[in-house]
Amino acid sequence: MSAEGERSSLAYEIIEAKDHIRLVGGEKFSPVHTFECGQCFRWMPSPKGGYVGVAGGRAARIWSEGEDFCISGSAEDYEDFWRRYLDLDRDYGEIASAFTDDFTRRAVDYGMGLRILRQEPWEALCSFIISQCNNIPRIQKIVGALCSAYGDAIEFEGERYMTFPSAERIAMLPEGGLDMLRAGYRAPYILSAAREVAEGRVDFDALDRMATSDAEKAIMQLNGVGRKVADCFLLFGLGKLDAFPVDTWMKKAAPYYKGAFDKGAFGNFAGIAQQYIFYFVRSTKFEN
DNA sequence: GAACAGGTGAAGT
DNA sequence: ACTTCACCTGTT
Repeated sequence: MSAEGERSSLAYEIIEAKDHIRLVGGEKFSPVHTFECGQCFRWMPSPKGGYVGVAGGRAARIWSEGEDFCISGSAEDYEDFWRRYLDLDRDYGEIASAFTDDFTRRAVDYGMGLRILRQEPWEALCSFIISQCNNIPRIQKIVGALCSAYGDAIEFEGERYMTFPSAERIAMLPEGGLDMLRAGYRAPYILSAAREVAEGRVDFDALDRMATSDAEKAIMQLNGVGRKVADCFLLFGLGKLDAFPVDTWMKKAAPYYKGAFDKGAFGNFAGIAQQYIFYFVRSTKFEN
């Protein structure tokens, strides 16, 4: 394994079909666990099977077929975007083998096939500002309304989808431009964050180059962005896999970790451990 | 109606 | 450094 936790032997065999590709062999990828584990808010189950989502200004459908999985579009679309977005070059088995305590191993077994999506920085920041003290259905509703109002329409499989609006688009809104979201006290946080990004005072490329703890301090300067939202942004928006968000769900698991988490004990991929634990706690009756 | 939901920030010990 | 509370809104 290289320093990045990647290994070329993981590569999937790509079988091209008319309107999709099938990825065979390699490490398990679970659409359900990846899209339902709570890291994203815009991938929805499709009546045609699998999940449909929009990222990078394009849409896709991703579904399981036996041990394999499929992604709509061409092999070129995959190489250009989805391969990186889905984090398919990383050896999760190797990384998870370092999580040796009993509770984390149960969580890893439960979430097998989950990947940390490489979401766009602004979408992640904005989405997790909205998430604070909110429940999943309402987060999805507000994020969806934001995209419907200010995103760009794209067509996919004969249906209309909306992209996530840019920070620049939101920054130009007049006062009250977000009222229809019913986002409550989060609305001014969204507006001010959008302005900071649009006017260059928050520079995602610069944050990406910084050490995680420094980037965390920097993004926490934004109004309405505390430690938890900052850590979600770093993990899901910048791919800083050592970021370790702790929320109310994670706190439920704290008794299994001597009462408090030591993120250092999980090493450079603490964020991956976090996501397994979060998903396990949120989705199961884990206590026994 | 009260309590709560994937927090934050300010003000109080 | 730790605790408490208000903050919008929708749901139970």
